[in-house]
Amino acid sequence: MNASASAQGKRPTVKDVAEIAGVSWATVSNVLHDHPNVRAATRARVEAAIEQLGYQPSSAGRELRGAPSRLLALAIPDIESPYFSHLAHAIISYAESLRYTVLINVTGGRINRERLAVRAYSERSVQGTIFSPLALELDEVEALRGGFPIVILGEHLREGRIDHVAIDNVTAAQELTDHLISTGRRRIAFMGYQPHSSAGTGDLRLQGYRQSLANAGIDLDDRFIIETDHYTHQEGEARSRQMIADGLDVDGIVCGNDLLAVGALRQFRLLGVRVPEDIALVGFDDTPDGRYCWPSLTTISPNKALIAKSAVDALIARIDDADRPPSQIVVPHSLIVRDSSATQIRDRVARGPSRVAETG
Amino acid sequence: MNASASAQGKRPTVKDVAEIAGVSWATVSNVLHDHPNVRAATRARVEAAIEQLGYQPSSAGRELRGAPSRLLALAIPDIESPYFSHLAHAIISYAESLRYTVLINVTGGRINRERLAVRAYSERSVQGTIFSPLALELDEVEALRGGFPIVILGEHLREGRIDHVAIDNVTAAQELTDHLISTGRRRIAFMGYQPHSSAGTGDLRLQGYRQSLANAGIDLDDRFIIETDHYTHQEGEARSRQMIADGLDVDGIVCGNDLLAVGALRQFRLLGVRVPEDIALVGFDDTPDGRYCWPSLTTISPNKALIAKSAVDALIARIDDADRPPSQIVVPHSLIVRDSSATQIRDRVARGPSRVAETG
DNA sequence: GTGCATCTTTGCAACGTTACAAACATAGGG
DNA sequence: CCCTATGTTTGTAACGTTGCAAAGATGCAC
Repeated sequence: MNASASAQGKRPTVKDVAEIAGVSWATVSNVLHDHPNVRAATRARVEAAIEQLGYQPSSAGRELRGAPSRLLALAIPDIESPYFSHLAHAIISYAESLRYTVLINVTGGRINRERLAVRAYSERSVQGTIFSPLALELDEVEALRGGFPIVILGEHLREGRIDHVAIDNVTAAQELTDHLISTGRRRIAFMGYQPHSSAGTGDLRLQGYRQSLANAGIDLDDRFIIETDHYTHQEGEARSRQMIADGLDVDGIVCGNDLLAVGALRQFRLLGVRVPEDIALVGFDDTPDGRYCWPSLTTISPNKALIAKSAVDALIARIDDADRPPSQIVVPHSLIVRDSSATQIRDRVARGPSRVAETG
Repeated sequence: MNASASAQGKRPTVKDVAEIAGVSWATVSNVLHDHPNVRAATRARVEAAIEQLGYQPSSAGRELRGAPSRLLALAIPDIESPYFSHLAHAIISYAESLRYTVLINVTGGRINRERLAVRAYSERSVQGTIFSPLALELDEVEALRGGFPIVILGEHLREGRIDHVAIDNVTAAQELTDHLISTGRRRIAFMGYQPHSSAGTGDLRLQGYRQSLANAGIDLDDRFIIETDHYTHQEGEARSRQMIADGLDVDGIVCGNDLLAVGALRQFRLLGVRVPEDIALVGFDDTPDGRYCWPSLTTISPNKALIAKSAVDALIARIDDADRPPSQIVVPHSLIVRDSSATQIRDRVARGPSRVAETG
C-alpha cells in the first residue's frame, strides 16, 4: 500500500529491502524467485519490506545479468491509417498475452527511417522486429539485419530467406475482380498501381486483377490502370476526379485499399456519379469507414488477429532459433460484399479460400 | 558495413572492441564519449573495430550506470479509434524529436489495466507516463503514482495536483450548440452522456451544451440527453435508431465525438431521415471519416499537435523537477463547419477562442 | 642526460541483479 | 555429547558501462 516510503528520491534496491528485512541480498533474491529454501517467517519479513518500500526490480540489472528484455518492435509506415492502427492493436494485444511489450516505430515509409528500423533498434535491447517496409528493398533488409530477428509483413514475389506473413493478395484481388465481373461489370479499372514502392503489395493486387480479367476474356485497357503515390483518401479523391475528367468509361473500380475507395466515393458523389449504379467500387482491408460510409464498401477483410498472431509467433520462434528455416505464412482473408458493388441493396459475406503454408 | 562479423552468437561489448583495437576498455569508452584525450590514430583504430564488430552500446549497462532511459509511456484506452491513433502519432513524433522513445500501453478503459499503467510501468524503467484515463478516478491516480511522473490527458472539473492537458471542452460544446442554434435549430439533443465514466469529458461537453441552450433561452427536454456507454460507430447507430423509434422530435444533435455522429449518419440514411435537412449533426475530434463521409461532418478540431507537444513538454518538465507546481494546460481548438449542419452545401472554417494557461 | 609538463592511456570501482557454492544453523540418531 | 543429514542463509563473482584518479608515454628545455 505504502508506495511513497522511499520519498527520499532514490529508487529502492535489493540492498535496501535486505536491510529493512534484516537479511542479505541473496535471501531477497531467493524470495523474489520463489526458491524453496526460504523459511516461511523470513519470506514474510522480506515480502513486508518489499511492500513497505514499494520495491520494483530494475529491468536494467536483470537484463545485464542475461535475462531477455521481452521487448519487441513493430516498424510500420504510419499509425494513423485504420489498417495499421488495427494491426498494431492486434499485435500489441497478442504479444502482451505472451508477456512481451511492443515498441512502435513509425517510419513514415521513408527509406532512412526504415533502415534504422532494421539496424539500430537493437540499441534499446529490442529482441526482434516485425517490419512492414514500404521503400526498403528486401535485399537490403537482409543485408542490414545481420542476424537480427526480423519478420516482414507483406507478401513478396521472390522466395527469400526472411520470415514473411501476409494474405494472398493476388487471389484476393482476383476474387474482388471476379465479383465485379459476376455482377455484370466489364469496364473495370484498377486504382493503386505503385511503381515507386518496393513493398509489392500494389503489384500483387494488380496481378490478381489482371488475372481475373484474363480468365474472363476481357481485354485490358492500359488507361484503366491508375497509378497512386499513397493509399490515402486524398489520392482516392484526386485520381477519381481525374478519371472522370479524362472521360474514362468505367463501370467498376478495384481500389488498392479502402481509403482510396472512400475518397473516390466522396468524389463521385460530388460529381453526380452514382455508386453502385454507374460505377461499382471495391476496396481492401475492411476498415470501419468502409463499413460505415454510404453506400457501404465491398472489401477484402484480412484476418488481422491471425496476421498478428502469426507474426509474433514467427518472430519469437526466430529469436529462439536463429537457424530455423524461414517461414512464409499466408493468412486467410474473406470477401465481404456490401452495397458499393450491389445492384440491389444487400449485405452478405462470402468466405474466400485460405491456406497456411510453411516452407523451408 | 560488415555487421555480421559477430556471427558467433554473442553480442559484442566494449571488451571485444578493445581487444580488436588493441586498447583498454576505458579508451573505447573515451572514444564513444568524444573525450578530447584520445590520439587521432587510436580513435581511428577503435572506430574501425566498432564498425567491424557492429558494436552497439548496451542500454542496460548504461542505465545501470545511471543514464536516463529516455523512455516515456503513453497509456490510452485504445489505439484503433482515429482520435487516439492520431494523438499517438503526434506524441511519438514530437517525443522522438527530443530523442525520447514512447511505449504505448493500451488499457481498453479497464480499471485494472489503468491502475497498472499508473503504477507498474516503472518496471521497464519508463521515466514517466502520459495517461488518458477512462475509468480510474483522479484521486486514485494521485494515490497510486507515488511520485511517479504522470501527465493526464483530459480536462477535469476539480483543480488537482496533477499536470493536465486538454482542450476547453465546455466552450467547444457551447460553440457547436451555438452554431446549431444560429442556423435555426431549436430542438437539439446531446448524444454522449457518460455517467459510468470517470474521465468527465462527456460531462464537460454536456455542460457546454446546457449552457448554450440556457443562453439562448431554450428549455431543455431531459429526454434529449442520450446516454452512451462508448463513443463508437455502433453506439451512434444504436442510439439514433432508438431516438427515431421513441419518436423524439429533434432537429439537431450534438454528438460526443465523430464516431457517434458517423454512426448516426448511417442510421438516419437507412431510416430515410435527411441530414442536414431534417436533422443537423455535429461531432467532436475532426477525424478523417467525418471529413470524408456524406454529408461531411461539422466538428470541433482540437489542435492535436499542440496537445502532443504540451503533454510531452509537461511530462519532461515533471521528470526534471518533481516539485514544480502542477500545470493545467488548455490547448486551442477550432469549430469546423461542414455540410452536416448546413442548410445549403458549403464548407467554411471558423476559428474558436483559445488560451493557454498555467496555474500553480 | 635529467627533470618537468603535457598528452594519452589504463586500472579500479560501482551501478542492481542473480547463480553458484560455500557457510551456517538446527535437529535427530547414534 | 558428537556427528551427520537436512534445511536456511550468505559471500562472491559476473553481466556491460562509465567516471575518476593514477599511471604511463612523449616531447621539450635546460
